[in-house]
Formats: sequence, structure tokens, C-alpha cells
Amino acid sequence: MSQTGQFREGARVGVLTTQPLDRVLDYRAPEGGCGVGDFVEVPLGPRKVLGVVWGPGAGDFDAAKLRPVGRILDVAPMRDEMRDFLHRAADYTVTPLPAMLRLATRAPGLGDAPSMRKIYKLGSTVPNRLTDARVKVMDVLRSQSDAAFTLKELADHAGVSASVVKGLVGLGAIREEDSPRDLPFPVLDPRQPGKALTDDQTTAAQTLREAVRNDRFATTLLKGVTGSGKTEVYLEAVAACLASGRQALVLLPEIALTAEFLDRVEARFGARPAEWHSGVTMTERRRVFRMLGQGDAQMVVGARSALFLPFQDLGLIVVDEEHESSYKQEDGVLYNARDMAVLRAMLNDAQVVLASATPSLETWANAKAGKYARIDLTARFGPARLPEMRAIDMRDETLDRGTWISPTLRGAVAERFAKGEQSLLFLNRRGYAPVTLCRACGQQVGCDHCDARMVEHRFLKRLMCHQCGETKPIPTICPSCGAEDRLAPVGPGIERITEEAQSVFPQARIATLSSDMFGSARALKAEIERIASGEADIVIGTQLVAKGHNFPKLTLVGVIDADLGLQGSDLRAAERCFQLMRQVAGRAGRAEAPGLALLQTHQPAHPVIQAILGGEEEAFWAAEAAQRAAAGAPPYGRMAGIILSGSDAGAVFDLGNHLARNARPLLEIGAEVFGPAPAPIARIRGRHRVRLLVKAAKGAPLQAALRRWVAPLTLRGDLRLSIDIDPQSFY
DNA sequence: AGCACGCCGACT
DNA sequence: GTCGGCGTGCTC
Repeated sequence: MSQTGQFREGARVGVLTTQPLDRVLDYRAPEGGCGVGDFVEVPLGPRKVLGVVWGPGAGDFDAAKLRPVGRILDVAPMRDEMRDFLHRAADYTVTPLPAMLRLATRAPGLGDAPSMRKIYKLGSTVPNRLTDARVKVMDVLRSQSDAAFTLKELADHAGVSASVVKGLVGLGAIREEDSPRDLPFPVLDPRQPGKALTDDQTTAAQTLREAVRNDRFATTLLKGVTGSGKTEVYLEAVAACLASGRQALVLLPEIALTAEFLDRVEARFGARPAEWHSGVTMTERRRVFRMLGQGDAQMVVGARSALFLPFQDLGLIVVDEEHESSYKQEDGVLYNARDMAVLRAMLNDAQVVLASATPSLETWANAKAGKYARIDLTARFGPARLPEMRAIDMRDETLDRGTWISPTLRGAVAERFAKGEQSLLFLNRRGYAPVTLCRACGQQVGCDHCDARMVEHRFLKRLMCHQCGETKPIPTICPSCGAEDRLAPVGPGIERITEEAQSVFPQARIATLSSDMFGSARALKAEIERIASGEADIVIGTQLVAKGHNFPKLTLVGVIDADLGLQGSDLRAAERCFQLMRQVAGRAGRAEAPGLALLQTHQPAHPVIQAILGGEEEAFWAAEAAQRAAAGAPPYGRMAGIILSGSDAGAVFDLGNHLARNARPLLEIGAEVFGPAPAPIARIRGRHRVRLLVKAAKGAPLQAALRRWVAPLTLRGDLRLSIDIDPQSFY
């Protein structure tokens, strides 16, 4: 596969492996030579490991000890843009390059010879005895002569058993052929007509199409409320991208959303695109990897890790629900998919579309500053309107102890129920009760391995730690003081709201939606479809319901605790609360019936609540932006979090103090260091965690200084250090 | 990341 | 005496 053959056999080449060596190793080029970007298998100690030819060898290693490259793998060589991307992403996130390469080689068995399977085609002879079953099989093959059927597919299509096909093979009427298992993806047709668009959407789609046709890098914020047709609009950008022969990538924040999205893509382009997320099988991953590299897959829908796939010519990246915090996560490397999408697109002369009803402040500010283009979709589909939003002042409501649905909210739900309309009660808290308190000693039941409270899950009949997932039976004796039968659940989770709703509305059909209550994404999807078809009167859910599901009969949203997101000194808390409340409210009144959103709050005058109620989005963002600017917080300043962890609390803190005292590289760039302080969750799975925060001016070379700062450290024992550039929380 | 080497505690 | 704990260091 060495397309360039840049290095002759025996020449010194540098190979980057996925081993955490933090340097490129020299090898001898194999027989027939090799080229930059070739995926290779190289000997390393007693093992064979995966690597990529990164360039000429450094030459400082004893020539006598050089070992030859084992073999070149049968996949498309890594492109220059990809190597550049990995370098820059590694620099940005302060990550060793091999860890970055690991993200880009996440398809197992890349080195395996392509596996083969038998396919069945029309043979040369015609059987002299044609039975009905045989005719059916031959008809299928004649009508679709270019299709490749496996035995089972052919038999199923013809509606006969496999033995009929086998019989025809024996007679020579059908040929059996070997064919690679990794088949190209079906061709998507961007010229198929899309859905009818409103004027608003047509204009937006037109703008995006033109941007895509430019073949130049640019980023567009596509802002539109739920139901404004963002998806239809950016699918037009995808269409333009595919029509120009380039590949497209659509990132979704949650796997649960892919199934519905794939259906929409199929409806628009006539076939399903490639899929990439943690639920995709190993064989399918290898197929996606191979086919993208050779241009036999036009489009990928998937999770953030799809950014590291070997696209041959990536022309467009869509980041749907770009504000979602799930885009920033640790999986080997801590990175924000939104930012990496922009970086990757820049290196590929590609377009980025950031879609959201409630953009992140960073994106909003970039649009404001003119760095991103911005398109606003305002009109909702058909007769649906934005719901009316009102606060329920909980200080004026009378509630019995242990209940959380106010009389006002109860009345509103009853009204909808009487009319046969759906209501949604939203509470962003899983389980039955967030706290289990001992009435004798006042202690709360905590996790044995984390500094977190155990949450009662009545459906599971257990307590669960939401940090490490550990569960234990619900105790009857207080673990602290030994008092019997004095433990009481305190506060509401959605299971408890379900219980309350059942007692208030005994005749209503109630459905509860929470991520931990369904074994599989399929079961969850089935439940969502059940609800959408009207088989529930009251839906009770966590933030799961805020994300892009359509419930046409839903006309009322009741937010049980709108103050929940306002707590904490986190600068991002207000932003998140605003986004979540707006999204939840957007669930109401999508079809003909007008919607109403009621927010239960103890602080109706809070600026965030006021902004939500008034729909004064721009004012809200402007106020948030001003606050961040004043605090020197992103995007008006730069920040990095340093998390130190280890089993010995003293050693972790000592390391933190050592870092704080020896911060010269940071002080030299004018940065400030805060901490060490116990991390937001000071102990997870028995490991103690300490955090430092680094704050620098906007243009400061933060990453370089961080590297110089931590380079002299040798981490003893099980001490670990991780760097979080642009942390999600600032306290 | 693996895997070997190596230097101290409890076994046949 | 030696088996094996896992700290330390190396891999072109």
C-alpha cells in the first residue's frame, strides 16, 4: 500500500506507535520500501505493535540495533492532514502524541487480511427442471444483477430455503464467489428531493449550501428553537457536500438519538450512512474505517470519537446540540469535540455547522465577534408556537411534607388530563431520593469509595453512588450510629415524583423516563415511541426528555425544581440552567395545541429565571458574557484545570503544594495559579483528588507553559496528573 | 501499555 | 533456601 515509496528498503524511518513512549522510534524500512503515513506493524521488545510511519528517522539511535518494520497494513495510509490534526490536537490538549494516535486507530484488527465471505451470482447454465422455488431465486438475481447477496439474504429475498440456492449452485445455475466482507456503503443520493422547507429554512439552507460549495474553512452557528427544522436545514448542507463529492460527518451528543436520525437520513438520501459509536460492533468498525479511507463511505453519523476517523476528503462537520456537555469528556484523552471539529475542519478546508437552540457561551461569543457566521431560524413548523412560560412562586404555595407538585401545577396537569393532552413533569435527578438521612444521628449514607451520597433507587431496591456506580442494599440500621429504622429518604428524585403523581392522579397513565431505567437504547426508544403515540397522560423524566424527542400530544411542561441548576458557584451553572429550561420548555406545544411551561422556583426574580421567562435570550447571553469577561473566564481568558489523584491523600496534596510553589513557567506568561484544593468530588473509587486552577490572559501561550511546568515531575507510586484545558466548571 | 528485572517478606 | 509481591525502567 505504500503509495509513495518514499523510503527505500533498509532506510531509517521514524515510526509513531500507540505505546506511551512520547517519542518517535527509528526502524528500517521493509522490503519494497514504505511511505509516510503507512500503517505498519513494528517489533517492540518482545511484541508486535501498531504504528504509523511518521517521517524520516531521527538518526540518533545505534544503527546496529535498528529493527526492520514488520509489515505494511492493508489500509489507506494516514493522510497528511490527519497527522497534522493529531499533532495540533495533542498540543492543544497537552496530551502525548501516542495517546492521540490511539484515538485514530480505534478499529481493531486493522492488520488482519480482509475477511471473505461467499456471495451468490447468476451462473451460465439454466437448470432443465425449474421448480417454483428455483424460479423465484433466479428472478431475484436477474432483477438485481449488480447486488451481492449472501446465502441467507438471497434465500430470504426469494422467500425460499437456503437448500434451494445450494441446489442451484450444484447445477451451475448460480455461481458462488468469494467477496470481501468489508463492503462499500450504499450510495447516498443528495439529489433526491428533501422535505418542503419554509421560507426561513430555505434561506438558511441556501446560505449553508453556498458555504459548503466554497471549499474553504468556515464555521456557522445554526441557531433555532426546537421544532424550527435545524435538522432539515443542515441536511441540505450535507446534500451540497455529498454532491460535490466530499464526505460529511454529523456528530450527535447521545447514542440514543442516532436511530431516529439514521431514519431521517435514509428518508432524505435513500440509504443509511455509516454509524460510529460505542455500540457499533468490531467488524463494523473495521468496515467503516476501511471504507472511509478508500472513499467508499460518504457520510458518518456518530459520537465524538468519529472525529478521528480516516476520512479521505472531509468537507463538512455538523455538531448537533453543540452546547451539550457530553461533547467534553475523557476517553483516553480529555477533549472537547466541538473545538476539535473546528480544528479538523480548518485543516481540511471544510465547513463546520454548530447547531443548537441554546448555544454555548463560547459559540455565541465567537458568532458575536464575527469569527463564526450565524443563522437564526425562528419560525416553528406549522401551527405550533413557542410555549408560554410562567413561574410558580413556591413561597406562595402550600405543600404537604414530602410532596413537590404544587397545587397550581397540579391544577394545570388535571386540566390537560381532562382534555386528553399530555403533561411532562421534569426533574433532573435520577432515583427516588438524593439523600438518605438518619433521624437519630443526622448522618447521611455515603459511598464507601467516593465523597458522594448514595442515592436511593426504589426500582432497583438499592442505594446507588452516581459517581462510581456502586450499589448496596437499602440498610435498615444506620451505618453511623446503629439506630434501627431511623433512616429516611430526603428530597425528591423522579421515582418519588412518579409516586406522588400516581397518588394525585390515580387514573392517569404515567410513564417515567430516566437513563438508568432501560437496559438498552432500543428499549428506551420503544418507550419513547409509545409515549409519542399518546399512550401516556403524564410523562415524568430527567434531562433525557430534553433532547430532541417529539411528543406531539404534549402541551404542558412542569419543571419541578427550576432552581436546581442555579446552585453552586459555578460560572457555567446559570448557562446550563438556561439551556436546559429552554429545551425542556420547547417540548410543549409542538403540534396544534398551544403549549405552556410552568417553572416551580423559590427565586422568581433571579436573573436567569427572568431571562428564561422573558425569552430574552440575547440579553441573557450578553449578561453572562459580561460576567465572564469581568472574571477573566473563557472565552475572554484562558483556563486549565489540573487534577491530581492517588490513593494516599497526603501524597496527592504534597504534589499539589509542590506544583503551586514551583509555578515559575506559568508566572512567566502572567498566569495565576489557584489551589491546591479538594476537587469537586474529592474522592472517587478510593482515589483522592486535588485540583489546581490556572488562569491566563486570552492570547497567552498556556499549553507550552503547562508543559514546562509539569515536565520535571516524576510521579511516584499511583499518583496521576491530568490536565483539563478549558474546563467545564471553573470553581 | 506490556513485560522483564530486581530486591525484600512468608512459604515448602 | 526459593516463590512471588509489585516498584522501576525499557522498548528503535
